[in-house]
Amino acid sequence: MSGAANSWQAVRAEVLRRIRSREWAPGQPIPHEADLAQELGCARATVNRALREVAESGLIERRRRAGSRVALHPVRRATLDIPVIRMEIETRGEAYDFSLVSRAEEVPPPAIRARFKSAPEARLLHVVGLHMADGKPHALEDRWIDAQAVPGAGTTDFSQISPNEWLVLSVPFEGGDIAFSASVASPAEAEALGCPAGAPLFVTERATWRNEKTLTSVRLLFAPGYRLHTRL
Amino acid sequence: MSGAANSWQAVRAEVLRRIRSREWAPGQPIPHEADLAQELGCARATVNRALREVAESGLIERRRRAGSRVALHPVRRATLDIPVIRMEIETRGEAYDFSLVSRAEEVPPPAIRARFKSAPEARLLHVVGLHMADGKPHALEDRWIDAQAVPGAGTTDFSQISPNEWLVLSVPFEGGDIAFSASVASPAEAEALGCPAGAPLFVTERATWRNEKTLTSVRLLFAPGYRLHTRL
DNA sequence: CTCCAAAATATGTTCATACTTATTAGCATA
DNA sequence: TATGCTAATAAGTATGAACATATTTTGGAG
Repeated sequence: MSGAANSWQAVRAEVLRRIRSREWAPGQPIPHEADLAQELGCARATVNRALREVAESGLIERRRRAGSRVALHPVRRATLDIPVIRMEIETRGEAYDFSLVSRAEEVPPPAIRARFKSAPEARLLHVVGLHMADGKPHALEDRWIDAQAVPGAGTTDFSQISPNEWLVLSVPFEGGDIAFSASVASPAEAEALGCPAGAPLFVTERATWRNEKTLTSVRLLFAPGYRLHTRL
Repeated sequence: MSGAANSWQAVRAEVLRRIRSREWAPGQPIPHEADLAQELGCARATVNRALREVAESGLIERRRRAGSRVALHPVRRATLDIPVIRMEIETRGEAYDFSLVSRAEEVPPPAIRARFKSAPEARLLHVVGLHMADGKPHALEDRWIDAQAVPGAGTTDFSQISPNEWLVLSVPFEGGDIAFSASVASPAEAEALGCPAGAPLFVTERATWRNEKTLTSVRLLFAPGYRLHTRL
């Protein structure tokens, strides 16, 4: 027999083995927790823990009363770590620096206004800055902040600390969304990032909210060559 | 519901509240599981479950004997769903189609050979194809497969099923890595994707392995406008 | 036969308890 | 002072039992 030990990891390993070996085929139901527990010689709670982990990875689907079944179209799930930019750079052993490009209260363009659901003439704090690694441009940060909803934002000048880091440290938030895409450098962006106009830029756009209200929205343009990497 | 005072969700919510309110400040240790259990009137296992979830989200760090502490530099963790391309398109209600561009056994370029750790003269299966949504180009797939390590790959012609889907359905794998970046369309890529040369393309590069051996390596070029989106 | 309520059932959760393991701190030794 | 052993400790895990909850099945009423 394969899974002799009765740890939940061993149960998970055995479950994965059976799925990979097609002993349990895609779309088919797998034995009930109680049966598996008896077969593998452990408690149902142990099987439950193992199956919960497998379900989180997307390989099986579980429903009360209906039981568990091997997912028909396995969705791989990857977890991305999104660190504060300064940490990301310093972890690579490079020197971090941030320079503020502009900071102003402005009436946002329609796309941003829609995201904040703010009034047509309402002003938001608009901060642009450049993150640098070893003196070279790393990422251009273009951020809008609802100063009303973020206490202290209006009185921070962001020349000593990037809004990226200040917000992470100061503003508790409940949720957010993030999108990744590709763009080409406009002349102005190329100038700031020190790359040719038309160069491919990796873009992340993020919004974070609390109490149904958007607190801040940011667009990060990464200098050419940037790669976001993870295991799965 | 998650409202029950002594549910693990309630414990998690309380823990998150204390972190957000700075009652537990970044870098500081939080009470032991046993103490929290007593204070919140639940079992230690319940607290353990809650803290494990919070730790997975990156907000606290846990170490045996040392206890748990609020993370000093909170790393946001986002989970990305990476579906089979056909499913992704059909879920949006669009018609999926795949067309094979080329399929051949070739000696791979050095970058690919390094990834497969294959011998200098060794040949790999090279498959290029185009995924389409509602008749329009969606993504260009450029894939290398170790036909020796993937049974059946050599005899599948991939004109009826994309290598993307075939591999997901047929090949059990243990792990992989994935990277996201930006690129600009070369003339050939622009031709295939029906976009102007120089257009920004979102790129994913993935490798999957089993038993320390790389099974397949793929580069997906997404047509301009593609966005990868998730909650956090 | 259709529709709705009740029973059955598999997963989900909580609990008390016991044991395991990694890590630290303190102490003794070289 | 540096090093290695040992004990203390907090998280990690396992268990059986009980109850909760969602969902399907069944069976009865109309």
